[in-house]
Amino acid sequence: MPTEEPPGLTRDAVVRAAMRVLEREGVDGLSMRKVAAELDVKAASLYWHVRDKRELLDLLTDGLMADAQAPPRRGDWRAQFRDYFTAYRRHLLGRRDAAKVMAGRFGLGPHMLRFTEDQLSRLREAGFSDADATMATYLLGTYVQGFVLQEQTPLTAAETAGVGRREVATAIAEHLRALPAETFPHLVRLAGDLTGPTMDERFAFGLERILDGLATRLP
Amino acid sequence: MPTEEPPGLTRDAVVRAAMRVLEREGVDGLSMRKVAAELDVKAASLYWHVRDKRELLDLLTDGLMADAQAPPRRGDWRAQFRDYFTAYRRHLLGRRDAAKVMAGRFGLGPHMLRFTEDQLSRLREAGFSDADATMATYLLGTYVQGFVLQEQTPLTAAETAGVGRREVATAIAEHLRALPAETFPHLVRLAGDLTGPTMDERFAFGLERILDGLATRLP
DNA sequence: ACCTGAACACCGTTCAAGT
DNA sequence: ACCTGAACACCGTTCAAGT
Repeated sequence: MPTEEPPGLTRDAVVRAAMRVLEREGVDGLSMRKVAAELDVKAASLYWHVRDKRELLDLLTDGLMADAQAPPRRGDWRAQFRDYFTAYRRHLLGRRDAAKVMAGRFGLGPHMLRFTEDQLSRLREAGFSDADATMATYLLGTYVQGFVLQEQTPLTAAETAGVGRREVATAIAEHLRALPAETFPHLVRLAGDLTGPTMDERFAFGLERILDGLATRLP
Repeated sequence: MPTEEPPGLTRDAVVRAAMRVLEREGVDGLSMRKVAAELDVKAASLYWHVRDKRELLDLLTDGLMADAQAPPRRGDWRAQFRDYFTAYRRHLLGRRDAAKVMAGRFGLGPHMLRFTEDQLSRLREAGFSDADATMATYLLGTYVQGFVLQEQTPLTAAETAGVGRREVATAIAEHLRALPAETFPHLVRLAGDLTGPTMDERFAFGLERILDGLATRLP
């Protein structure tokens, strides 16, 4: 059921249609032809509003950030950034293949800029130098995007086929335990520790380490 | 000039052909048909040796790690891990689109396992707990992969068209400085700091922060 | 100014058929 | 056991032509 736009196509309508196709079919199913169909239009028409698919994905990247919310400014900087990036991860997890779409795209769209501005303001307020504040936003952004990219990609073909993450993890643990103990003593012994932690726990561990590391840069 | 294999195709020969195509054409140019052509064979033949393209990419991921070298065990744990992941980044940067191929793939191939085993051994030796050692390998691996993914992806269409990274960065700085200062005071003021640092500097900053963070977990 | 028809040069994958 | 021919159902993009 295509959503009709009053006059004809607009750049914005194309992006919103792309977001609907993404949610329905995933990145791999996101084609110019399907976006066009979503708007009751032929694929060639899109090229009047958008240079090519890459540009559409750039716009989509920013569109995915449109309704992201920065958490309230309460508590010390550390609590704030814990909340901030935990919410960012949740936001990305909430839209299908978001990390894969955004992967390696530098955020220069208005919504992403709004976020970066807000982060910089909080980091400066916390006492970080100009140079460190800019480095910190890059580091934290890279971490969350990289992490969610791993998280949103199925571990194995089995997971794609619908097997639950927990089951896949136990299968991997079995696999590790079955390795030759002479060459892989740690993998065999730590199979449980390697596959046990949830993604929430892994994310929290990494985030806390980065915050610890940033803390050392404060006077 | 296809490299001939004595009997016929082998799984391994397919993977090595894929690596050559990857180096020559990049991920976007890596098709089953081209890999087949590289071996003087038709695309359908590949499916006898490999389930589908996804499996080929899984094998390719591990193949990309085949000649990665772990640096010597000299100095304290911190110096070792600095070397380790600096070398890992360089390794990935050395093969075209490596991070994009590996993105979100869990490393379960033999070469990747060899690396993880070595890391775990060093982390345990340094005094980290079993649980922290496994978390640390995941964190560091995620960081480097995520970082290089950003690094290997062109910032803008201009960069794809051949404009140098430095020039693109200055263009972005201009763009940021031209933003409305009322809504984006920090982006305007810190435009230079945001776009100035090299990728080497950014990587080192993040790595040091993570190592700082890990250090807090030692007794 | 904006959209379409038709084409070009590709894809991944399947499967009956060959050797 | 291994490879091919031929087809199916797709792609992104271009461009002359229509309105």
